[in-house]
Amino acid sequence: MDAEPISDALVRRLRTTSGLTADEEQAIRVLPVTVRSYGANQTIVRDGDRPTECCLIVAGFCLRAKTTSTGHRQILSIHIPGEIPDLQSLHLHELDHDLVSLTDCTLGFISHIALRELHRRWPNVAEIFWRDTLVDAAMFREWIVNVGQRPAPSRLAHIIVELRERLRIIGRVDPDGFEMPLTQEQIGEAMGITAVHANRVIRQLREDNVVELHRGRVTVLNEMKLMELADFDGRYLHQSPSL
Amino acid sequence: MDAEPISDALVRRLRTTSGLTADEEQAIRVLPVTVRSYGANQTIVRDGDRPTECCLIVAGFCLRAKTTSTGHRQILSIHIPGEIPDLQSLHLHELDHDLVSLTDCTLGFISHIALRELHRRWPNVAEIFWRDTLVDAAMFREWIVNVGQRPAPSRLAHIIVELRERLRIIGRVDPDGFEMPLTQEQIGEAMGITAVHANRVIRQLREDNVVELHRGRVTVLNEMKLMELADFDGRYLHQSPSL
DNA sequence: GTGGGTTCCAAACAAAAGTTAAGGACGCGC
DNA sequence: GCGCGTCCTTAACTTTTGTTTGGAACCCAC
Repeated sequence: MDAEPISDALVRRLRTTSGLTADEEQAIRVLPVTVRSYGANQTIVRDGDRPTECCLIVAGFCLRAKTTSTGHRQILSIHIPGEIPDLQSLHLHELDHDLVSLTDCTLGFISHIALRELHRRWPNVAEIFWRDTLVDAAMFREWIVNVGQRPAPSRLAHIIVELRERLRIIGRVDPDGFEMPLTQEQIGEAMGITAVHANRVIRQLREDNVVELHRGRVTVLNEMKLMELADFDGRYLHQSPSL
Repeated sequence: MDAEPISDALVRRLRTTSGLTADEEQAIRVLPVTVRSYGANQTIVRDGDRPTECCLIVAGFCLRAKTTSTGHRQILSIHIPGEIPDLQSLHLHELDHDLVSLTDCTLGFISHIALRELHRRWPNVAEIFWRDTLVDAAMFREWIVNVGQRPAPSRLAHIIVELRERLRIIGRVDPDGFEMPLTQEQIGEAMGITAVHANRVIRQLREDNVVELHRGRVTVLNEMKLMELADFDGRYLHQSPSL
C-alpha cells in the first residue's frame, strides 16, 4: 500500500465521484508532488497564510477549523486520504481557517502553478476540481444544519455516519468498525459543545447501545438506532457523477 | 434603477470582488436571461430538484435553507441582488437545499447551457465564477463558527455585520441603517435558536442600545459595541481580487 | 373601520448545555 | 516499574436555551 503512487487515493475517489476519464487520470498522476510527513496536531497551513501549493492527504487524518477571538475553536470538517482540503486556496489567495493534522500524516503538496497548468490543458479536470470544491461547500451546509438544529446525540450520530460514508469510498470501513481519531475535546469542537458535554453524549450513546467510541475507533452497536438518530440523507455528499 | 440592465448588479459585484475585465464583463452582459417575479416566501428551487438554469437575484432578498426530518429549518445564507445563490447547480446536478424568496423578488434565470458556453469561451470568467462559489463556501464556514461557538447575542451581531458588509458593496447601506427583512422566526432559524429566544436576544441588544431591529430594517445604535460583540473579521468575504 | 392573520412580545417553567473541579485510566519515555 | 502527561470520567452547580402559552401590536383586505 505504501508502494502505491501518491495520487492513487485522489484518482480513485475522483473516478467514482466525478467520472474521470483515463486520459484525465493520467494527467493528474503525472503532477509533480512533494511529499512531507507531519506528526499529529500540527498546523499545516494557518489562517491568514497565502499558500502557493495545495495539500493532498496521502495517509492520515486532518481537520479544518477556525478560532474565535475568545479562543473557542470550531472544527469545520474532517479530512481523509485522497482529499485536497485546501483546494480553494488556488483561487482564494488568503486562507481563512487552519488546516491541522489529526494523526501522523503523509501529505503531498502540489504547486498552484502546476494545477493551473493542468486546468488550462484539461478544462474538464478543472470542472471536476471545481465540482470537488462544491461538494466541500455542500458538506459545510450540512454541518451548519447539524450544529444549528440537531440535538447533541443526533449531531454526534450524524458526524459518525458521514465519516463512515466517506471512508467507505476509499475502502477504510471494516465489518467491526472504522477509524475516527478524535479526542472527546475535538468531538466537542466539531459539534459546537464543550468536552464535558461531549463526554455525556458519548456515554449516553454507549449506554443506549448505539455506538461505542474507543481509542479512535467507532464500533456500531445498533445500526438502525444510529441511522435514525443521525437523520442522515447522503445526497449532499454527491458521491455519484450524475448527482 | 429599473431601467438598468438585468446583470448590472452581478457585473458590478464581480468587478470589485474579482477584477473582471471589460471584455469579460461584456460577455456576461450578453447572456440570455429570463426574468421572473416572485412574491415573498416562495420556494424558487427545492431540495431534490435538478435545475437546468441558475438564478440571479436582480431585486429583493432570498435565503437558502435545509429542513431536518423533524421539521426544523436551518437558514444557511441570506442573498442580496447581484448574487447567484444556486451557481453550484451547474456542476452539482441535484440540489441539496431550498432557495426561497424572502421578499418580493425579481429574478433572472440563466440556462446552464449558456453558462457552460460562456465558460468554454472565457476560461477566466469560469475561474471568476468558481471563485464566487469558493467565497460562498467561506461564508458557510464562518456561519458554522457563528452557530457553533458564539453566544446568541454575538451570533446576531455577526449576522447583522456580515449582511451590512455585503450590502455596502452594492450601495445599499444608508447612514441611518439598512434592510434586513427577516422575521424574528427567521432570525432564529439563521442563528440555530428558537423564535422565542431570538426575541429575547433582540430585546437585549435593543435594551443595551446596540442595535434596533424594526420592520425589516437595522439601525445601529452603538457601532463599537456592535463590532465588539460580532467578533467580525471580514477577511473571509474575500472582497478584493487579491485575496 | 373592521376582522383576521401574522408578527412581536413576554412570563413561567423545563430541559439542555456550560463551568468548575477532581480523580482515574492509560500510554509513553526513562 | 515509575512518573508524567494526556485523555477520559463524573459530580454539583450555574447559565443558557427551549417549551408552552397568551396577549398586544400591526398590517392588509374587504
